[in-house]
Amino acid sequence: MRIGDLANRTGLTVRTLRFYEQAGVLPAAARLPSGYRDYDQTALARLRFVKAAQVAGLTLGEIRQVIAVRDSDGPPCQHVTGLLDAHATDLDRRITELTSLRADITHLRDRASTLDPAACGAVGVCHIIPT
Amino acid sequence: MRIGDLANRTGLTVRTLRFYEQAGVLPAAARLPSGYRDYDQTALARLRFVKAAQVAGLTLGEIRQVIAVRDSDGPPCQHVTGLLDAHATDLDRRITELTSLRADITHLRDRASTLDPAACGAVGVCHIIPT
DNA sequence: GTAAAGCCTCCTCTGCAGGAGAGGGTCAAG
DNA sequence: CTTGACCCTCTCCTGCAGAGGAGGCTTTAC
Repeated sequence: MRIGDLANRTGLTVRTLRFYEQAGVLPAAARLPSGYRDYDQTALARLRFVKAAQVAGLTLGEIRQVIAVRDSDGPPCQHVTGLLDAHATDLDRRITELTSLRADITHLRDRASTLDPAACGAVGVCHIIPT
Repeated sequence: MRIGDLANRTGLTVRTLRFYEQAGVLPAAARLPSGYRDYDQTALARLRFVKAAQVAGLTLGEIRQVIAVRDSDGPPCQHVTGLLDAHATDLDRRITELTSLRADITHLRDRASTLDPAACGAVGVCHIIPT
């Protein structure tokens, strides 16, 4: 299977597939005499994993690490659970931050409707944003 | 006041101040005969606004726009409320996404503790991530 | 036989907010 | 008069996940 076929079957672009190879999440394909990449079925399975791992919030760098662990130490389950836990912690922190920011914006927006634009002095640029 | 003084008073770095000038959120300072930047009090007020606007979630590009509107059309209050509303909408969407992802990770993590690493086949790289 | 589509490598660009270093001028204290 | 701290411009680098183009082969269809 050539790279265009693989792209069609996975919904990825040809460019993305070459990028994945360079990023180390897709093993270097065999080559035809012409130099064209020649993929087999394992590439499909690998790309399904990459997609699923991305949906789970893993970066390509982390996915590459998971694959490396699998290739050297066997089942990477412990590594994966560690990554999932780290992402969960990170998500909690980010959700808290964004929620707090959302509340601040609501507050500013509510207050803005009580302010008169004509009273907006130039020194602070805009009186809606309290300096 | 020279750039190092301004950095000390604002808690920003010298590099950041030069970057802000280039980014258009801090007006180009007057220069001493030596070529050194020479800031006055208005720079402090401007940087207070920039900081406050960043805390409110505005990007430097948006802050630059707000300043441009102020300089050309007068009070940028309407522009600012528009930005705040857009950010609020964007935050709502991102919070929803992250919360959903958080739930997915929790689900994967819970399921992982019921799986046996020894049963983790190589084809899908890791059976914790369902392909 | 030729034109179009597909493939190759190599390089640059995107957005965001700065950080890092090179190479050189200026100022204050001793 | 020199040393150290401060300042200048210029250019490149960071993370993330690709997108875009240039220039040149190969394969496919008519």
